[in-house]
Amino acid sequence: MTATQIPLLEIALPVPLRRHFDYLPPADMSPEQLAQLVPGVLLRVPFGRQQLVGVLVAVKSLSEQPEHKLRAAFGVIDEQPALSPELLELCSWAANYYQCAPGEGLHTALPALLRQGEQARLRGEPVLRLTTEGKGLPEGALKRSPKQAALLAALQQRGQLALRELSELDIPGTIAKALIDKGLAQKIEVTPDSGVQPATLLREPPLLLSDEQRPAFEQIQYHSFNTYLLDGATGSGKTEIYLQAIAETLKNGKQALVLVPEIGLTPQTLQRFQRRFNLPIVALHSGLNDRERLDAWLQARAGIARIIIGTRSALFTPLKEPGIIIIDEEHDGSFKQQDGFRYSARDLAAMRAHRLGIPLILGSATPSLETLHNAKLERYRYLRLQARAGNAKPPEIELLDIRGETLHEGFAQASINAIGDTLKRGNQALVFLNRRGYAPALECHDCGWLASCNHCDARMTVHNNPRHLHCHHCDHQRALPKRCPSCNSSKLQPLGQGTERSELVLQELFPATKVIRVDRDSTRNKNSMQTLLADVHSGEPCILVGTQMLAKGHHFEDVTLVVIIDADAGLFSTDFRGPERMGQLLLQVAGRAGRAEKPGRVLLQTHHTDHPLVQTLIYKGYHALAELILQERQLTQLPPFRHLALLRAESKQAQQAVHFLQQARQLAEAIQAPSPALSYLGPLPAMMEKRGDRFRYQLQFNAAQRKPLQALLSQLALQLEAHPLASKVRWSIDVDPQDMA
DNA sequence: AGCACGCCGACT
DNA sequence: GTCGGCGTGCTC
Repeated sequence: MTATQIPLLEIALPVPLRRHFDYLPPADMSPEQLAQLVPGVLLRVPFGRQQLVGVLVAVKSLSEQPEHKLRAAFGVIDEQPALSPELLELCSWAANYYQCAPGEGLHTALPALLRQGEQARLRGEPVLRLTTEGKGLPEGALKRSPKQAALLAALQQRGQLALRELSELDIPGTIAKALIDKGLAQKIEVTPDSGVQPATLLREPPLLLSDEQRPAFEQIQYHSFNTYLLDGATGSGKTEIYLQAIAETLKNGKQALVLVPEIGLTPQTLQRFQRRFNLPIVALHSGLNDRERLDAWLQARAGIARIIIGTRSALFTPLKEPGIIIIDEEHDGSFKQQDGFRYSARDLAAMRAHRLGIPLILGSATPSLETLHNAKLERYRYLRLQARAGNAKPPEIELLDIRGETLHEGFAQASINAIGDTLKRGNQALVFLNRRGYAPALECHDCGWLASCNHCDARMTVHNNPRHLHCHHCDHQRALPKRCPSCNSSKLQPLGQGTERSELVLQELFPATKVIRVDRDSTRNKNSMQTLLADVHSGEPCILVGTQMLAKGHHFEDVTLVVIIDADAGLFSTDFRGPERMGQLLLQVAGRAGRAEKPGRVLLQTHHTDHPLVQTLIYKGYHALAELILQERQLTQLPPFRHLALLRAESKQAQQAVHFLQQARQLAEAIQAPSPALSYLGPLPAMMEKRGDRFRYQLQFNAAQRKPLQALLSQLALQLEAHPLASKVRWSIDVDPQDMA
């Protein structure tokens, strides 16, 4: 225990330890400067033998630590706090709720460069302006070099041009340099100023809302917190409502934050916003480098950027004048982080919007069951769009019973015929298959041996190009054996269908047609997705084969046929969310067909035409399916009726992980005896027990209320951190897990 | 998480 | 003889 006259600094550090660290102030700091220190300020501190950047969370005079342990911080990086009280509180709350170390929670809200100790200075934009001499030049000067004259004229007309604009206008830098060398222009850095509203907010007029869109749009209130579920099929005009709600927000002088799924931030999406608005838009996508990311962050914080579009982590973008948060495709799994700080950006968005007193719009054609449940309980306002805009009929899904049928490399004859018909009419076909590679297994025809991974409990996938066996779980690769290692037979055959195989088959069946495969392997290189899709958007007849990459974020105007090769996997998945995901994915894929004036057709190959989930989805639609699954969830005591958390542990020695979880369960039961309100299950092996040479187990917590679960987990986590086995196994807590794997 | 210390195997 | 393997322990 230490009590001091001078203030002590309580600091959160980016280490996986569930506590803060106390420091003495930097030696060179005056009492006046010290008095200025506020939470959110970043400091450089000594930590063991290393130097770290930490976030000040409090200034106090009493420490739990003995005096001799306290060291002085090296110094303040910036007196201006990097994190506002709003974000500081949001992150602390989230770290607490999702059971991650406070420092790790806070540091996810900071751009990498700030975490490394860079100052948060807004970079000015390099701009070209005329000098007095340049301004004085008469019209029609510089006759001998028309390009320079054109640039001069543009500058005289517009006052200044950003270098960025020059490249957009295809003016080479040499022309600008010529003007600078002649003393007519100069390059200066200007800090963009915020708050200047252009005369016209909109670059293009908004679309006229339909009779169905209008009442939904009019329910949104902009000056108070509310969560709205905007539920509408593909093509029902959700995006137009987003755009008009954003326009309303901008009109009020506020900023809009838009979150999209990981693969949803396509140039198409971004262009739609840029075409509409005449205000600075910032996109936080994976292509940005650290500096660009920091610039975007700073522009949002300064209020220069008025619309911020990004994936999951963009939720933590600081906003000067927050006005609305929109989450598109709210059911998408990528809003939940799957490692480290396992937060749900969708759920945290509700928290952030609530604290800010602003609206949150959750949009989806296939809302998650959690969200539907909340809408039913009237925690959310339910805005429902039924029809497709522009009178396009929603595609009907036709079931194709393949029981007993001999398939041609996975394809039913009816599917092949339908693809042929589609191509003959000059249209495009899309084949959906959620398995990359050539075939999901390699089997010996004589003895039944299957190629499995040495490091995981999994079959190895056969890849054709390049030819090898590949484990999709640990990335282990090896050569394709020539003979069966078990019986030495040479009759080894690939089993099942992957995208590579389908691509080859289709190319053989339709040699005159372009077959385009889109999956993680074919889009590995930067821009390869754009290149591949350019062909599709040209409108030429072609066949698209792909995994769920195809289903998300892309629109294919000329696709009139969708064939779903294997819908059965989701039906019998071990994960209780399997059927929900299957429904969402099938509808999303189906939604790729039949846009605008071209009617679409969707064929679903299945062995289970009578399965109640399939029947419900096809003949009664997603909402009936959701209702059915919800009833089941209520009976089986699963979310959204109960709250789950997982304590996972993995280790090279199986018993160590199991033992750790057994001890954890004992500790947990000592804190909170099992009861119907809070029950324990496990330790149980994970769905794939061995993965990457580690044995994985989990302990499940199932609670009626969030509060007691959270209280238990907080206490348990602290005890586990001190447990001797904790350093021998890899363990983590997942609150509201998305995948039970 | 890093980072150092520490105690055992195959290499110049 | 040493370079380096990763077990263990600690960080205000």
